[in-house]
Amino acid sequence: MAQPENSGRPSAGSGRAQRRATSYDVARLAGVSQSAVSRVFKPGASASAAMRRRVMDAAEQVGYRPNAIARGLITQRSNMVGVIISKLVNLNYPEVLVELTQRFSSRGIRVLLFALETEGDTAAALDQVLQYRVDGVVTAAMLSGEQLKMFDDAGIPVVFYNRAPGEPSVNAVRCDHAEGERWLVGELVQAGHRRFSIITGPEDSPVSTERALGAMDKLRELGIENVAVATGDYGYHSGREGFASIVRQLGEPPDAVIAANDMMAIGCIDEARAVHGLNVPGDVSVVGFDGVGPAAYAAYLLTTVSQPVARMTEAAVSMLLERIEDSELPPEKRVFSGIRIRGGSARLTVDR
Amino acid sequence: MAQPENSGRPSAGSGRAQRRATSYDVARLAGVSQSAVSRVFKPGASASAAMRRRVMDAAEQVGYRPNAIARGLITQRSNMVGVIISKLVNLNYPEVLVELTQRFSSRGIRVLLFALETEGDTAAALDQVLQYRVDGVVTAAMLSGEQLKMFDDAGIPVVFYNRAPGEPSVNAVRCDHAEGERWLVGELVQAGHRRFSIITGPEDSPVSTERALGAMDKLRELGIENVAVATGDYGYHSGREGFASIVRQLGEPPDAVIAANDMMAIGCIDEARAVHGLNVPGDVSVVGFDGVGPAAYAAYLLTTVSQPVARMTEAAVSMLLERIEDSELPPEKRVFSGIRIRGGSARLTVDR
DNA sequence: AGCAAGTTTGAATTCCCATGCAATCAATCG
DNA sequence: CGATTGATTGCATGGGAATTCAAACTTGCT
Repeated sequence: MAQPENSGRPSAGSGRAQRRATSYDVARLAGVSQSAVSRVFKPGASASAAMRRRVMDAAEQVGYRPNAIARGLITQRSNMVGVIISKLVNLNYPEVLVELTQRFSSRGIRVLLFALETEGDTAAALDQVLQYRVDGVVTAAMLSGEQLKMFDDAGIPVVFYNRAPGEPSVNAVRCDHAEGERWLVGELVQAGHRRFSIITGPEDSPVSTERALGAMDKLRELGIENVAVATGDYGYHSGREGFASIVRQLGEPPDAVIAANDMMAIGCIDEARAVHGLNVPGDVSVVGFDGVGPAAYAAYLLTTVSQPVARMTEAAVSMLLERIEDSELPPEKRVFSGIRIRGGSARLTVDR
Repeated sequence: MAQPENSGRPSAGSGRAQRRATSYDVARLAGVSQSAVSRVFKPGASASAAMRRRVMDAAEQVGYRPNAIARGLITQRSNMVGVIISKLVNLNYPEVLVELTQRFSSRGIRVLLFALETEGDTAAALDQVLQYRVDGVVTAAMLSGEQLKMFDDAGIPVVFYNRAPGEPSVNAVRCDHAEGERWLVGELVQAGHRRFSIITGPEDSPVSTERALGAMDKLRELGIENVAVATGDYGYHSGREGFASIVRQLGEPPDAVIAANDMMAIGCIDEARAVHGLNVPGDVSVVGFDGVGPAAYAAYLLTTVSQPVARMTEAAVSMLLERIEDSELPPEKRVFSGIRIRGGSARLTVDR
């Protein structure tokens, strides 16, 4: 295959930005109309085999690729979806983002990523999301009613990922955090734990709130009051500090610590062992939530509830794509039960 | 502010996709030309204060936002960059992706994310990257010379992140893995370790190769031969299996294990402690690489080399943006030394 | 007041592709 | 063989914003 350095346009050697070949260039080279080129590149459009071949040859020669931007303009479909995450979400769950991206990708949809510093600064990002005319949005950050309305007005479907606002009329995929916590508490109580403590996540995290409420509810149901509470930030260190704070509050170690996520549970275990010389689960039981990688490390083997990430991301992707196809679909919430993991970080009764 | 339900276009209540307001709509409403609207939304363009106000008012009324797609078509700038990662990269280093995104974002650039299943299946993804007319690319996956040429031909600058191909004429940001390994080995040898073993990463990982070679080199320099080698996949479990395999090979535990990353080092420690009843670092020293979160957990406290992610991502972003602005800039490589962390997972001499 | 110089503004054009419509062509049938 | 049907193909248009050019308008100064 010789260098096509004769084809009018110089084939810039290196670095020099040259004009990219357009469908007109290909058409001229192939001796057909521009529409023909467009049709050849549109799957399912009518074009003869001969036509197809000529166009493809010409396209190959000049390295033609349809311009997705121009196509988006005319079709009113960018084939991009916005994915909004916060730093927190990603660190706790790096695979969520990759899974979402791969699943969208395998369906011909590209992901435009928006990473919020905090849950708060959504405004600027949303403006961008709207400017880029994404076909839909998956958000793992909270949106205000007003912001939600902006998307609604623009006809852009939104799916919340583990973040369901009050309004009933939204699409959401989430893990049943409350249910998971209730199970954890039930197991702990059944195994005889009585002095409970909780390390919550950040105050403004809806997930943390749901988990804490779920645990508290179940505790109350089982007649357990006086629960020591510490507030954390989902990070390892706040798990350690949380445990220290609880011991201070109680004047002695608790029977059980319910950490709002695995990372804090791990911090908690390290603190109990390294600083307080306690045996986990002999002296104190610790449970977490999420099922992150380190939860399964031999040093921790957390008793926890794991989020079924694969199924949840798949649900989010298909929910969103359905609603892009058919904007009339009614809102839907899909709630997944967590996977119950009876690890070694908590003393549980043996029978299931 | 009353509902503008009189403004001709019905303000679709909910769900119904309506036509988004265009610059023409705003122009008509404000009684000015479309060009005026365009200018008002372009920072630094000439427009009188009065004009500006009228246009902004009208824009607000109809919820106008410039269409980034259309803008991209005419300006030949999408203001999007492609970021290519593989599943592996992201899981080891979730913050890389978020940091890149935030840094681009703060400079008005959006990130189009491409997640490769393996390092291999780049072809399809690259096609998409080119179709979307991104202004530049950061890749944490390997590209073939041919693929690189495609970007070059298209005038799209590429920055490799921790992945530098043989060709000298590429832009790259990377951590000096070899140097880091040499330091680790040096420390271990100085502290008296003699029977060494290595757990490498996947065969096809250039980073793993560089680390392994760096370590081997230094070992040889210091007169140490007969190094037991196990091949891992960067995952926790392969760290465990790696250690088991090494013990099998040697018939006894090694003095030191050099794991190609932290995750495997952690697996290695767990295996040594839990299965072989060894004391780390008393019986065996383990070192890793990367400086991931769990490396600092009290149960491990890895001796490792931490990648300066913040500086590296910043370097990648600014290198890429510079080259988008000025395509004449010569290729550049920026190599960062890792941060040396003398943790408790290895027995080291005390003096520095 | 008169004019040069600078600033705003609008009309027209451009970016690249998809698609409705009409024209053309090939194939089928009576 | 002519007419009908169906598949291809090309023409022309449109999608939304940026930008060039020239016209209109300000401003400052003599």
